[in-house]
Amino acid sequence: MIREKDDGRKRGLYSFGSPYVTDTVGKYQRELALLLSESPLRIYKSGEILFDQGDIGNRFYFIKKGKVMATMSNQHGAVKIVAIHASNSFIGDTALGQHSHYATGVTLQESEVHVIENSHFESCVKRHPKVAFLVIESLLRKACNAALQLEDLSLRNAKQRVAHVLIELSNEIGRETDGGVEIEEKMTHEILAGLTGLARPTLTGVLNDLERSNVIIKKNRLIIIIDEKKLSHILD
DNA sequence: GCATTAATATGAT
DNA sequence: ATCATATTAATGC
Repeated sequence: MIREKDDGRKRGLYSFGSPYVTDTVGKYQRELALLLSESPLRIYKSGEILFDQGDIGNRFYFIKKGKVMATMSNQHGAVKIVAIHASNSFIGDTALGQHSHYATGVTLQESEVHVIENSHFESCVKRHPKVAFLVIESLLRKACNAALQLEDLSLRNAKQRVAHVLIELSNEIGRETDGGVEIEEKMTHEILAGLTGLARPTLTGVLNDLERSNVIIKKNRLIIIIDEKKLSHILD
């Protein structure tokens, strides 16, 4: 079986993005200001729903402060977390046009969110075409996130999924310390299980296993990666 | 190998 | 003290 490409890079380690999204604005700060100028800011309490899976979207959202997750669930109450969006990212934008939302948007904490009407977005783009690129950037992130998770869910086992999400999190919100790379957000096992599509006890078991083999250290709800090599090795 | 369920333990407020 | 979260064990697919 072919494991490496001609240039030696590993397969399956495409690394644009993570299910934890911190910022997709980048160089489009001016365009963001134009888009938000007529988009009211709303405060949502923790656990509030911005939009529901299946609803037709007439508006999308920009998270100024706080956290909003996208979840998919079935009739039996099983829940998959598609992504967690932090400050400076859009959510609900995949329903632009006449499409319905493929996920539900729920706040994880009290959040300040700009509500952007699709009609406003369209007229804004007509006046300032570059505004489209701002949103395209966000949509790209979602496309890549979906592809990465497709790979995880179809091709990887529990341990590999956990290793992968830890690598993604360390790329997105990791901080180098003397002890290793610390993931700078507290994550409950429930959230990590939701992100990896695993049952919570399974997730707990894998994390404990990784700690026993000196790959990570757990501190209340923080995770420090002390052996990045071993962690990425789990994926090959 | 992993999900589900339940029982128990630990931690946060 | 109470509620949320984490761990561990038992069982089944």
